[in-house]
Amino acid sequence: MQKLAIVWFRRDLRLDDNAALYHALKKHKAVLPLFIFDTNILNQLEDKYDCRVDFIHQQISELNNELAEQGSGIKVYHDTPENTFTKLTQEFDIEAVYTNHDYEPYAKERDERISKLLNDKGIVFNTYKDQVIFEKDEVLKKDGTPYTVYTPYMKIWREQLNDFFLSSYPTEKYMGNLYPMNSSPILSLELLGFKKTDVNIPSKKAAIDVIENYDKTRDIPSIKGTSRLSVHLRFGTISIRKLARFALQHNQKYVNELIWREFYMMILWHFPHVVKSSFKPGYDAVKWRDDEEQFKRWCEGKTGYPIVDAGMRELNSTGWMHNRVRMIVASFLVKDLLIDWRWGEAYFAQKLLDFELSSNNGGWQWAAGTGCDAAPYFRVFNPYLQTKKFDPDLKYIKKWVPEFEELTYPQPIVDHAFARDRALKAYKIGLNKDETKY
DNA sequence: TGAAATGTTGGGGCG
DNA sequence: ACGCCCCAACATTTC
Repeated sequence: MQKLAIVWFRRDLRLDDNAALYHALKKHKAVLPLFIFDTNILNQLEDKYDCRVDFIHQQISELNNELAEQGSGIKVYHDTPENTFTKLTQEFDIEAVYTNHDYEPYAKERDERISKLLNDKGIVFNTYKDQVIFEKDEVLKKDGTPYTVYTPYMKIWREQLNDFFLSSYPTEKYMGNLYPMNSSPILSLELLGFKKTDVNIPSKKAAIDVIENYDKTRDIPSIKGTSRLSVHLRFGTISIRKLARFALQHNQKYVNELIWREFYMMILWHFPHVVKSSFKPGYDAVKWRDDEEQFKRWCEGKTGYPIVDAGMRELNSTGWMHNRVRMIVASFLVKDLLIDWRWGEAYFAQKLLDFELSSNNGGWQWAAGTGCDAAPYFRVFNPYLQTKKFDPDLKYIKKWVPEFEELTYPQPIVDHAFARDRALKAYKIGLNKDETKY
């Protein structure tokens, strides 16, 4: 049997500056790239038009083409990771498996299982940090415990930063060690049980110009003032080290956003309970109204609040929403409609191309006031003031809700002043801060 | 990475 | 010229 090492791609879908790929290529003479369309995950997806699956499929196909230029390719499976590795160990004499760290609860557990499966067969499972500059336990308080407040975390993150953490892995030097394969197309999307979507993949080149002015343009949803690199960071189609180097030279506000990303990943690792419940336990006592009809109207962008509806419609038709508007619609769902933040989180998870568990959860808990270092519960966005500040000429609203001034446009689903008052009361009661009881 | 309520200040109208 | 009131503009506090 052919001796080889495997590089298992997951959310690092690039050849350039890839830690696991670099270490494998440097040490082994025959390195086989692998991707698994994990049926544990795919079988849970009900909609067969899934922009994320489409995106991943396109990127794997692209990787396969790039590898073909090196006389190799990527081996693609549609199965569980367990079955895949069992089959691979029967087909090849595997010396080692290389992969990059993945910090989500499912991934953590999956990698433990695969590590054990491989170790039982005498195969080493080597894993590396790749998708962050500092991972889960590299930025800690002096007493060794994780930060739960962003600002001190950010300061230490910056203090600890040096060229060592920012330098790229020169994979291109060792491409000769790829396992030789005849080029062939990867499994089709249809064979995976999915359909082609009109997924819009943001340009990485366009981000370069945006980042330079990010601090000035980021809050205006009618212009392309944000980098739109989130999906590339999510699936590793861009290197965080290269991006951080660029950002550090051009825009500190943008660097802070990259640090927020790592902050939330670190939080998810250390406090996995946030997936199911509030970071601050007390907030689970807030009594949500959970009106299904109103939730549906929020989802569809029919609340009668133009800025909220514009955001939801942008999300529904493009799989993306401007960050400022994400905060506005989140505040509206949680505070004005008093609907459980998890409902909104789940809806975003289903719709966003750039969906990232840690950031999505962190963002929603922030908006709901339930998270670590979150907005205080009494901070309620006023949709009209937000519009005045960030979409004064209504350009964004007109793009997504052109009928907003017509009779066909719905009346506001709830009066904001009334809703604000109701939210403050509900939070107070939930948090036992109701002074009327004395 | 709020907004509303409340407090303070100071210019101008006016008796 | 003076005091009084009004109220915008800004600051602070509160939710």
